[in-house]
Amino acid sequence: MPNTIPLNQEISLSVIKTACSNCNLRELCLPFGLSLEELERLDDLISTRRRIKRGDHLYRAGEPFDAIYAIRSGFFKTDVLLEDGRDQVTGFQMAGELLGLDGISTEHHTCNAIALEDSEICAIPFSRLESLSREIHNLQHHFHKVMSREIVRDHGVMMLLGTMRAEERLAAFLLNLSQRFTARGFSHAEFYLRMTREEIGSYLGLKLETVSRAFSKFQEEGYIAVQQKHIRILNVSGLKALMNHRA
Amino acid sequence: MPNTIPLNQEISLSVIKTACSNCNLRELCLPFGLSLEELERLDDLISTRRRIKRGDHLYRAGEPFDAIYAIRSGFFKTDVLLEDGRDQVTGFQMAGELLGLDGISTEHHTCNAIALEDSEICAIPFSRLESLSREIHNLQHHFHKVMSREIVRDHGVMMLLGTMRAEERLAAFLLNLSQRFTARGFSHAEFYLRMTREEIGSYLGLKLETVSRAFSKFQEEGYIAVQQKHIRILNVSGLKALMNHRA
DNA sequence: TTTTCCGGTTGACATGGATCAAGCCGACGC
DNA sequence: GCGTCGGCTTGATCCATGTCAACCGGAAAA
Repeated sequence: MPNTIPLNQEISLSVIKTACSNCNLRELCLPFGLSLEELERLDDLISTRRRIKRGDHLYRAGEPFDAIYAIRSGFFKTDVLLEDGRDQVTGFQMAGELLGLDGISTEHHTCNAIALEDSEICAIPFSRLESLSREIHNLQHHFHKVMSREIVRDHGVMMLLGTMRAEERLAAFLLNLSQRFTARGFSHAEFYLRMTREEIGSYLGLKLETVSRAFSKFQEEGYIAVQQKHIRILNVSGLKALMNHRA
Repeated sequence: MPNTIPLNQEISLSVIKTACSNCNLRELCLPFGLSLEELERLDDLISTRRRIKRGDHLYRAGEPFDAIYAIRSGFFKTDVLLEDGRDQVTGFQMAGELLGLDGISTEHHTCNAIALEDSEICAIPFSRLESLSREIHNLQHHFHKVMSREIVRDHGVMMLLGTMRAEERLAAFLLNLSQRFTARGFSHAEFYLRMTREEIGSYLGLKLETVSRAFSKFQEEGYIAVQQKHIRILNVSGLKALMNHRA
């Protein structure tokens, strides 16, 4: 299991009580750049840690918003539904990333967040986060950066959906996953996909058959080895070249 | 000229000095929900008003970020460029909307902002906005809402690019423009497009010919009347129906 | 062990939109 | 007034991806 976050083995009171200050994701997640003392104040704010089983919703579109969620372990997707039944996966989120930022705008969630494997999240009451970030400049600034990063990420997806062809999209997707796994200390070259071909397709604006064919093509070309959801990347620069090739 | 923001005729010192407190966009823009006193503090923060001529850049991808911009009058597009020359319009912005939020994340702008007509913007130094929003809760909260709204908007575009067909995309685009013009007190049924068919196409992930054909089709069906960039919407529900029709 | 089912792969064919190409129209310079 | 040019429209053809369908294989249920 190359990409399962190793949970703390020694379950002690202190582990349960303190949230951020000894979380191994603190360099990726909201606490980034905070001092020890600031970190402890953030700890107080994390009201709940909650387990979400694979397939369960963390929240649904339309529900009132009052907290954002940090993923402590596991893997999620977010999707948006149209009345006519069409849906679009808007993102895949992994440990250290935040969920629920879309809800701030209307005070209701605007998408569904669904666990793709058994996961654990930290709920961060939003009004308390706002109060605390009025006091801790670093927290305020970092939170703004996280929101902005989400906007930039979305622009990347728009670029992908608007101008790239099928194989470029899948290559970009794999490279992005690889890079995010690397940032979490996992192999950049070998990982398990948590989502189905259909979910990948929905995210990339493609049908599952097209995704499947692109995987096969990449394998033929020797860029990757695919075995169901187990992916090994054999030729990173090959994938990268594929993306920039087309004029 | 149905959609030109009427500028204050009496150019007086006070008009030049005070920015937000007598701006007719204050209900749309950043000052939303602030008290008179808070508004005056926000005024102090607006360092510059600047005119941008049609075709000029407000900022370019890669430039250091230090301010966000509120559009006082005019019309902009933002776009992202890939190394291989492909580009994607990521949005069209009109009076009362904010530009530059993408730059917070890396402290560099990640897209280009270009005026599509002679425009006027208010520069809001970001670090000062952060300070002030530590003091004015309403400002902090509203700013968070604005960022979140941008994320939600981007999800809408992803939906559009990922699951809709050409005519649905254009219908969604026209209805969105119409709704935004309405919010600014203009006719919801009649407006001038500030962008070319090519720019619309780039935004919608289509080629300009496809956009043009879709316009013609809508006209044939009696949904709209098109005359170059002058659009009249004749049948709103027809356009709406077009969007939800397909399973 | 056998059956069922779900996710995935692969093939044959259909089609929406891209591409290529010609021509139109209004704005602008000469 | 005339030529040029950019933005737009329209037609003919092409092709990437969608659609439909068959089949496979592993996992869970029987």
